[in-house]
Formats: sequence, C-alpha cells, structure tokens
Amino acid sequence: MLKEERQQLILEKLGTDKKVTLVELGQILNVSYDSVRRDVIELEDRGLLKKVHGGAIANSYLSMKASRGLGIANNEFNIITKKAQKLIENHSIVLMDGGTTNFYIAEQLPKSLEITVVTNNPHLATALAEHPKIEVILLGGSFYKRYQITLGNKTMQDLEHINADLYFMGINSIHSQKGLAIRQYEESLLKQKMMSVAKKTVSCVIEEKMNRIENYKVCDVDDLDYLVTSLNPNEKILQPFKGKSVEIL
Amino acid sequence: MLKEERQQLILEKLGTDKKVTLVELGQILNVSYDSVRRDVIELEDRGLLKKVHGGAIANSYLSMKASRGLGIANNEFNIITKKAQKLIENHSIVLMDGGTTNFYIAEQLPKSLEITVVTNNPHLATALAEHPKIEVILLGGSFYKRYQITLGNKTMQDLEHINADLYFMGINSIHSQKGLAIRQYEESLLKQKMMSVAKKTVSCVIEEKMNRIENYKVCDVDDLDYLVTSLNPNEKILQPFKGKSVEIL
DNA sequence: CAAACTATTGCAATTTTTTGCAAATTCACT
DNA sequence: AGTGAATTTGCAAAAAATTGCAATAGTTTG
Repeated sequence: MLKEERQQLILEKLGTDKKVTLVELGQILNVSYDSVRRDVIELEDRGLLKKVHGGAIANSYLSMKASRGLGIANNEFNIITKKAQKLIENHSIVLMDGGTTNFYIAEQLPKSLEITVVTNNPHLATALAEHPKIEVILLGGSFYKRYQITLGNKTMQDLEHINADLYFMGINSIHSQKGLAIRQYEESLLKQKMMSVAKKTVSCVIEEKMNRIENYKVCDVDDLDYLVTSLNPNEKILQPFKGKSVEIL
Repeated sequence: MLKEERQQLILEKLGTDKKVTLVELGQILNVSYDSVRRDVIELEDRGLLKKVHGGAIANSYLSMKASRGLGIANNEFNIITKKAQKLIENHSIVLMDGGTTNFYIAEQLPKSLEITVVTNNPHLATALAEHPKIEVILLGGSFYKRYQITLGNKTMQDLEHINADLYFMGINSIHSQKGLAIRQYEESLLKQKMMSVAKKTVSCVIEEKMNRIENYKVCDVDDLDYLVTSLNPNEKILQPFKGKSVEIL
C-alpha cells in the first residue's frame, strides 16, 4: 500500500467522520501505528488535519467550507454568532484573527453590514468576498501553515497603522484565574498587539475551551471587554467569571 | 513490447484503479522495473499522472478521460509548468501574483524545492501549505475581492522591502507590438512595481492570451526576461516575438 | 551499404526513503 | 499521585530510487 494512498484514505475517513483514532486507522490500513502516526504528522504539517492525542480531527476550515454548502448548522457556534453580531456596529473597523469560531462568525455576518474587517487569516479574507459591503484588509507577513495565518514582525508592524473599534480574539483556552492562553508563543505576542490597537476586545469561546490552560498566556479575563459563550448566564461553569470586569453574554 | 504500448496500459490501469505500484506494473508488462519507472517518469513529465514513492496515482482531472480510453493530449498548463520550473533555482526568492496560470504552477512545484514564495494571492499561500519546504510570505493590503488578491498602497510599500530573484507575472494579454496588458489599472501599477523589485521577470501565457490587447499596459515584451508558452518555438504565432530580447521557452 | 549516432533497455552499485520495533518519556484520566 | 495508553526517539532492516554503464536495436547520414 502506497503512502499517498493511505493518506488519501485518512483524509477521506476524516471527511465523513470528522475524527479518527490511530488504532482505528492502523487496523483499517493494516500497517503499524508508527506509520499511521507519521502520516498524520505529515498531513498536519500541510494543514490538512489537526493531530490530537490518540488520533486526529478534521481541519476546521476545510470541514466548515464543506458543511457550509449542506446547510449544516452547528448549534453552539450559531448561538455565539448571534450574540457576537450585536457587538458589531455599522461602519466600524473590526479586527479578527485566526480560529474556527472567528471564521464562522465572519461567514455569518449579515450581508447588509458595512464594515471594514482587518485580519491575518487568508481564509477569512476569501470567505468575506461573499459580502459585497465589507471591506477586507489583509495583514501581510510570513504565512504559518500549521495555523493558516500570517505572523511575525511584518504583521506586528502592519498593526501599528490600525485603529480598530473591536477585536475578535480567537483563543485556545480560558480560565478565570489563569486568563486566556494559546498554543503558540508568537501568536500570543500578536494577540497582545492586536488588543493594544483595538478600543475593545471580545473573545468568543466554546464550552470545551473553558477552564483549560494552554501554554502561553495572552491576557487576564479582566482585560477583556466582552466574553461571549453559548451558555446560559447562570450556568455554574460561568460563576468564577462573574466577579470580573468583563461583560458576559 | 513497445514503449507507447506500455504507457498506454499504465494509463488505462490507472484510470480504473486510481493507483498502481511499480512492482505490479513490472509483472504485468513483463519488463524490468527500470523501464516501468522510466515510463512513469515520462508520463509524469507530460502531466498525465503523479509519481509517488513505490508507484503512481491518477491525476484527478485527467482520470476521467483516461478511463474512456481516449488518447490524451498533453495538457497546456502542464507543458507550461514544466518549462517554468526549470527557471526556478533552489533557495531563491520567487515573486508570484494572481492568475490561474500562476496558481497552477505553484501547485505543481516539486515537493523537494526549498524556496521562498512572496505573493499577494491568499489562495496561492494556502495552496502552498502542501509544500513543506516552501516558505510563504503574504503581502498585506486591501483585499480586492474580484481578483482575490491584495492591492493598493500597502501592498506597494511591502514590496519595497523585497528583493526577489524571479517574478512570475500573470497577465491578461500579450501582443508583440502593444506589449503585456491587464484589465485593472491598479493591478498594472502593482505589476510594474513587482518587476522593479525582481532581478528577472517571466510571464507564462496560454495560447488564448496571445495577440489580444487588454486595457492597461504593464510593459513591453522586451522588458520581459523569459516568455513561457505551451507552443513549439517555431510556431508562426510566435514569430513576431522572435526579434525581441526576451528568451522564449 | 556502412559508419556514426541516437534511443531504449537491463543490470549493478550506491543512496535515499520508508517502515517497524523497542526503550524511554509524556500524557490523560481516575 | 498513579496507571495504562499514547508519543517520542533512535535504530536497523527492507523497499525503492538514482546513477553510471554497457548491450542492443533503430535511424540518420555520407
């Protein structure tokens, strides 16, 4: 069995199931787990999937683009999107970075909205081509394949010239004491910069990201202006955030 | 067994199975593996399949034709791509802008190539994620939805800091007297800037773009260093370009 | 027609890539 | 904090690719 053949099958399975375990794959493909693991690593480097402990899950951008046409609505994302939209004023300058949640919000923006979106995420830029009234500014810099965003000095410099009204910060984890954190060091710097050039910062987090702690802290919960979740305001998981200065939606 | 006969059989098998291994082919065709391997290399050069370690897999957009048993003409884009690749040296900085031809060339670049690609085309950036050894720099600026590239002052400024070795210029029309032209005024300015920051400029044009005249002239044919076409060098359509200083491939 | 040239093919030696194994480490979950 | 599962790392065997070379067949040229 050819390596490419295996990888193709992995992607196919991932396309239907959204997730696979290495054990599963090893059995189906009838090769050692090591080979499967190496395949998965390779595919991750190409940005075609995301590797997790014990297996892999489908690339969020790819699967979203695929599911968009089918009208498959993800409930949690939809709730968040609805709430987030209320924060966006017409004729404002909105800063958005990478991450699935931001991508989803951008896609669902009303077609009538006249705003300028500044982003370091090319997927978001191309997706917004469908919105005739939204102007898109793409931040330049070196392109990080793994996270599919631009990063680095150039991107930071570009930001100096931006004065945004609102910043949608994508985040990997949020914790009432330890604050908001992310997996990449460089990315955490960029996010801090973005906060500094925006009047207000909002973070939209899905439930699975709450009360986890990722590697690099971006800021404290108190530094946020708004926190958007899909949860009901008096869920117990939200209680630790209540005393903070952040407004919870 | 004739070479042509073998190659025909390889394509047929590939049309039905989508993949073949060299061992398999060597047994069926009853020739040395070396011969099979050379056949596969030849077919890959003509863009009719994709060679991988241990065998070959079908070229998606050609497999349909092949399964119908049609004789497949060489693909115009593939011929151009092969010629264009010869111009790219390892460890060089390559500038590429928008356009289908450039996108295709980028996609087909060998996986082993170690270069830096600078582009104002987000699609190209994400497509190049498949190439682990290629570094991608995305030029920032306002995103021009119609042509899916970034454009404007910011993009121009970003270019000031680039010293590229080679520039692949996408173009809408080429004419021996009227030069190379494009539909958008802003884009023509950008292309001129790109030429000025690259040591050499190459344009890859498909036949339908030859001897037409679009709205905004970018430069004269003489200003190009290389002109890549799918045509045979002594085609009559190429004669008017012969006296020029440009090298025709 | 013969000599020179070219293209094709197979073989052998060398290098590269892939693959599976095992030991040591890290991770996730109770 | 401990325990089993998953991952990482180094390593070695196997498979495949590359290269140079020589033999053969086919083509061109004088």
